[in-house]
Amino acid sequence: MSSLANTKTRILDVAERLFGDHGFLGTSLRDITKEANANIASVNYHFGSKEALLAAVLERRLEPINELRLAKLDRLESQTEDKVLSVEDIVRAFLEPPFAKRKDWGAQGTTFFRVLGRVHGETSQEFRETFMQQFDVVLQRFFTAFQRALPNAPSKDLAWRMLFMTGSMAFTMSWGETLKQRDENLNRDPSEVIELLSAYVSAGMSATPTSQENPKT
Amino acid sequence: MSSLANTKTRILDVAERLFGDHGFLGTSLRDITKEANANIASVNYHFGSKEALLAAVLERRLEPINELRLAKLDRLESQTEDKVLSVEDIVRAFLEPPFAKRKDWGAQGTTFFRVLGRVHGETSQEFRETFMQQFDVVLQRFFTAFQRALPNAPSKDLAWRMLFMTGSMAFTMSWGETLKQRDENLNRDPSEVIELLSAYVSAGMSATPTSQENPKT
DNA sequence: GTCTATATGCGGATAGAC
DNA sequence: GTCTATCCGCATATAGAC
Repeated sequence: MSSLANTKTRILDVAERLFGDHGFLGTSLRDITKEANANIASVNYHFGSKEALLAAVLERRLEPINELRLAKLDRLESQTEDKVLSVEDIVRAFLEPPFAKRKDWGAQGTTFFRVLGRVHGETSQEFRETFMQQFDVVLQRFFTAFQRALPNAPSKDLAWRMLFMTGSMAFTMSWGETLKQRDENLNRDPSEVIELLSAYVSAGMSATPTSQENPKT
Repeated sequence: MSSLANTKTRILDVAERLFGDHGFLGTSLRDITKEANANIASVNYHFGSKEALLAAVLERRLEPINELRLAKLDRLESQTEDKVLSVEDIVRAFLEPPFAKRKDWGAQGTTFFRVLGRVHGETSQEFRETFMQQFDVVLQRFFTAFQRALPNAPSKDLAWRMLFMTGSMAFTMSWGETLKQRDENLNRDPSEVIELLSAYVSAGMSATPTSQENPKT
């Protein structure tokens, strides 16, 4: 439990929850330290600043997710001779890790994805630059895998489709919980949702290219 | 130009831009009134509160977008006998209006969509409830249209796919501009993007259902 | 409708004792 | 590592003159 962990971890846990519920700017260090039973000065002692605390909250969860994505892709590619995978395998290697980790992490995991959905709106341009660098390696690896799987799709199509894929996933993770309460049809088990999402994204990624072009430009 | 319009409109324009650039909580009324050449007290005089100002910013753009969506759907349905449309027609009726309006509105329009992407993270639960009610009629009409076009897809599949569709669109509109600067492949004209997005979403919406079920449950 | 002045409170960060 | 006390600035909102 949170209350038994050390101060640094308690701050991380509480910050994650409050950032998820009220946003980064909507949460004060006083709110966080009060709930974490920590002193107001401890955030600066342990993390340096409020923004650095947010970075720590993000990194703690994103690192294992991206590691798992790359591990799955490595494993799939090692099982083939030419590294040509099916679109659905690639899509699942990208989409399943966040869902799997969220399940591992329980309620804290659910909150984390609401934090993620808010990064764009509430942080400085420099912060977002640093933040996105965490994804550069992952996106590059998956881009290459998609290029091999869809040799007839122009690079620009693939790049945009990866953005659409990320959007479907991110929106699902940040709005999904909120919207479940408004629509009976959305009230499903997470294991069903990942199936629905994988089917949708795989079909979208495999759509007929909008134009013909050498994919290796 | 903004500088020639009346105070109320100038405040709306500046608020839209600053909310888009720095977020709702990251923008102060002082920032807004300073740039709009208006007095700090004028926001409360014209709108009542900061949150009411945000609501006005959102409504000014969302109303014509949703009106256009419904008009396109009406028009398509009036051209058929049984109101059964193609998936791509429905998808385009949903996706094209925001892109078309953004084009009409120029730079102000581009900013607006960044505001939209931030609503979830920076407002109260009650505010979001009211906000989402603006979409209830639209989503219900499009849901019915998709049910007719895809009679074999279970209702739960369609509801989630509409969420995925909205996610692809919302993510594209809020992150697209930022990411264009980081990846050459993403640097495309908006008219190309809507084509790429429509193709992707249409394929996703038409994906093979994950299970068989009576769609009219 | 627009202005100045002000009420009132919360924000992040830090100094320095323990 | 943790605490108290405090610095200093900015926030929204409003009262009341013009």
